[in-house]
Amino acid sequence: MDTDDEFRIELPHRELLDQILDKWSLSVLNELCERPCRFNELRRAVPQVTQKSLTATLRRLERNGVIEREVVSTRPVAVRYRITPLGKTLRPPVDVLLAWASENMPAIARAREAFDAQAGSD
Amino acid sequence: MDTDDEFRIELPHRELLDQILDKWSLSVLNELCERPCRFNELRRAVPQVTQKSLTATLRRLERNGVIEREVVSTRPVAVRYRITPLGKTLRPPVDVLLAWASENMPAIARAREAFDAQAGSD
DNA sequence: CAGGATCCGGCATGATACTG
DNA sequence: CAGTATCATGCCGGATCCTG
Repeated sequence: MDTDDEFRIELPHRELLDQILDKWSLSVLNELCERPCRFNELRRAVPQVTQKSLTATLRRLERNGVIEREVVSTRPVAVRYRITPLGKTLRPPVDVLLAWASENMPAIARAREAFDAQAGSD
Repeated sequence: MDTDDEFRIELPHRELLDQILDKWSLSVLNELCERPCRFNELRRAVPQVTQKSLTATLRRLERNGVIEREVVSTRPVAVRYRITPLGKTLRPPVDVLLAWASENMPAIARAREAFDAQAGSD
């Protein structure tokens, strides 16, 4: 029973996951889930991210509606990022995934060692 | 132990997610969840992936223990990939995530439109 | 059939300098 | 403080050719 008539242009979720689960998004969302943050607060919270990448990440997350950007017109200007209701709903699925990662980290580590050992003895 | 150290080397899960949730992994895992596949079967199932990327993806997934590679020494040689028990445990978390994606796709689409419209009026 | 090896282009990422 | 602009680059992914 071959149903090869199904058009499969790669999962539509793929693009979405790329936007929300990319390199720095989880760290940023993790911070913003606890409290609203300013730009440089986030930089300090995630020291490895460069300013450029952080800007890109924030823009992307904002565009997808999971975080909000609020500009406070004080003297030098202040920007506060906070998570949106939509962004909060992202937490449980991500936690499930991270739970899986934590739980299976040892098994995966073992698998890697076995694989690398076998590859090395070749 | 001081807390001022920059010991905060990004989430340990980050690297794991990169390996398992990368561009083609979900499509491949999705196929292998249904049935074991040979190399070119997978190529047909995921037409967009190149041979190189597919090889890399399979290697990576195999190294992390979520799929298995079985070489059948027939004449031209046959290789069968199948999902492992560990790989099967990955399904629920991924499904939860994809469910979230499906459920919130409309909201995200709206957020994007709003964002783009505002950006366009600049 | 199932890959390995190689070349190459694009984009993501990083470092640096500058601005409102 | 919160970015933008620019340049350099590294790596991913695609295309092509070759092998057991």
